[in-house]
Amino acid sequence: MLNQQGSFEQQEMGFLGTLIPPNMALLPQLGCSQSSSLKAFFNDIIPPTSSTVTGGDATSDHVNLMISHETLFSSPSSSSATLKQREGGITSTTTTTCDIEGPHLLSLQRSSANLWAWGDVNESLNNNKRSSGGGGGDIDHHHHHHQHLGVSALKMKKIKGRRKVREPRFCFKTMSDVDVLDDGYKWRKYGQKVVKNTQHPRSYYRCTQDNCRVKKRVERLAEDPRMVITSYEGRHAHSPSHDLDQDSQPPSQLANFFW
DNA sequence: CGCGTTTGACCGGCGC
DNA sequence: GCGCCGGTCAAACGCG
Repeated sequence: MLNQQGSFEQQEMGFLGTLIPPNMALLPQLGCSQSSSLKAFFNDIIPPTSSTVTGGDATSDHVNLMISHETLFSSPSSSSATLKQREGGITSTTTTTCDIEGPHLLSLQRSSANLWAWGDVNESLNNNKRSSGGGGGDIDHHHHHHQHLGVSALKMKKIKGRRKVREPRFCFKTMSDVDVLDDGYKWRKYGQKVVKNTQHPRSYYRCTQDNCRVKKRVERLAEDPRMVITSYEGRHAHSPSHDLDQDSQPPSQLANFFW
């Protein structure tokens, strides 16, 4: 709703904070195998900020949203959701608990840093935690190892004479047997790479829609192959083409913010 | 044939 | 500058 970047950031933070807990009922399906609810989940979570970031300048029009799923199988009857927000030097943490059956999504994080590799995410979180001191240290990303990547893709945007634009990115971690979760969009695989010090390859996907350059990558976490890291870059310039079953609600434009 | 995947080549950034 | 490494290209291939 707000066009100014500073205000936009603030607005979004508040939104996430209040929205997560009610939606936790959707989360169990997120981690288990085929989750067609993935899209619905994000439709609810994504801030209704409509346009906002259009053509905004390089640094601030990109957002990371990270969802970790580590305690998926840990607590069967109740779980706590931790929302940790970070902006600049400020870190705020919100923890909520609720009761549902089945596995849960535990933490959802959003960062303004340029992160989309999971290793970078953890690294940044640690750095930030270290500098800002206190705060709830309840999210223990036990292992973070160094991976200096994720920045490279940005820089090649400026060639072709185009303005350097940072596409919005976010990634999340799920416990899943299936590598590629169904998010409602059609993807075409355009590459696969073995990453150093990992046994599982990383796959690169692009949205099949014309004039839509959204990319997606999927990989398994080296430390725990049960985990799948899904990363998105860019915003879709269209609605999900997968199916036209808009029984519940048409995905408003807010969905385009991330997808 | 149309469309998606596979897979090695290629490219650009970065560290040494 | 060279070699490593991650991201992308594209020709070959597979499948309906």
